[in-house]
Amino acid sequence: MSLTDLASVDVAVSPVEKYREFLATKSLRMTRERAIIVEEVFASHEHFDADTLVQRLAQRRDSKRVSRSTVYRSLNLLEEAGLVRKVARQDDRDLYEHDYGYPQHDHLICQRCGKLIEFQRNEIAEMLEQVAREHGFRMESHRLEVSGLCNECCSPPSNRPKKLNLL
Amino acid sequence: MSLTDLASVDVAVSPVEKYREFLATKSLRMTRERAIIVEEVFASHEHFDADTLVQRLAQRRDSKRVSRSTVYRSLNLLEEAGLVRKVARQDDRDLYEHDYGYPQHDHLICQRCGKLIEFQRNEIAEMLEQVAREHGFRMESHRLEVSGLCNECCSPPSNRPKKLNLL
DNA sequence: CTAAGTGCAAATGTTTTGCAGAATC
DNA sequence: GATTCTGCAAAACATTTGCACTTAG
Repeated sequence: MSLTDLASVDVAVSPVEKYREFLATKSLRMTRERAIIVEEVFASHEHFDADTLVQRLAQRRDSKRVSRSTVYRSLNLLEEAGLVRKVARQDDRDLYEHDYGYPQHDHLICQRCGKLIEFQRNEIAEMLEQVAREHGFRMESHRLEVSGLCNECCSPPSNRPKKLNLL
Repeated sequence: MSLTDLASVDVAVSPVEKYREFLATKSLRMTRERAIIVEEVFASHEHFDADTLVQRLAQRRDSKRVSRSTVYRSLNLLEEAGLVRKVARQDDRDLYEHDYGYPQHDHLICQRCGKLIEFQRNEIAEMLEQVAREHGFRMESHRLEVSGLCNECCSPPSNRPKKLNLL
């Protein structure tokens, strides 16, 4: 009876639907802006931050532009709704990822190039459940960030000066 | 040959000494301010943030006051030196803890009262080592935050309205 | 002496917020 | 039609930084 064995999970309702339901329970409204934002957020599985999302939204040829404030407000709502979650902090910005229709997992984070590598180890959550139990703690969630150097960033010992990733 | 089995570790050199060594390797200087700061940081095992430290320093009857800028600058140095590390983020501030003379551990963080409970599970680091190996990733460190409700904050089901912790 | 450190005040950069007009239910 | 939203500009806030003066080595 494992929770999830595959890379993606079949979802009963679409993110938009789930969002609508959540909003309803809070007597909040499904506006054009909110719809556009969920859609854009779930258009790609990449990790993203608020600013990236703003830019992606700006490139859409939708009817209207969505303001930065609304993006921030929506991210908070989406997080509350359980559709999205903060993965980590990078360069002082919060990084988000899908938390719906996607199995529980954690990340290896490359300190040099910033790449995020996902991995899954059910034993971790199990172990944490036990730790929590021992402390009379009701676990809601966990965040595990493993920092270090990814394959590409630590392999070239000093062959040729690695191509810079700056410009 | 386990790394650490006890709640605290015997340390060869004092934090101040280790700091001095670190500074030396970087051609940096041990100033009065830096000395006061390490001392204050290691005067208590509590978790702390920059502001708390500034206040603690302000209460010392030392010769001179240490400026907020210097505290921030020093925290970064102490982190580089491996004396201190960021544990988590709370209310938009970075939380620090000792990373020297203290065994590897992780935290349960109460979402309501903010309490941090430390725990240790060597299996976690071992498991992560293996995951890293599988991905050709060179692990440097990890941060694991488990959020939820601590014993006190989740026990009173609704007996009496829990005393608020706000004022 | 010279390079490095400090305090101050101002800057930074992300995220939040007050408000007036716009839109949903 | 009332309540909730949005966009804008301004605010908030933790942290960083430029600069002139001090100080360690």
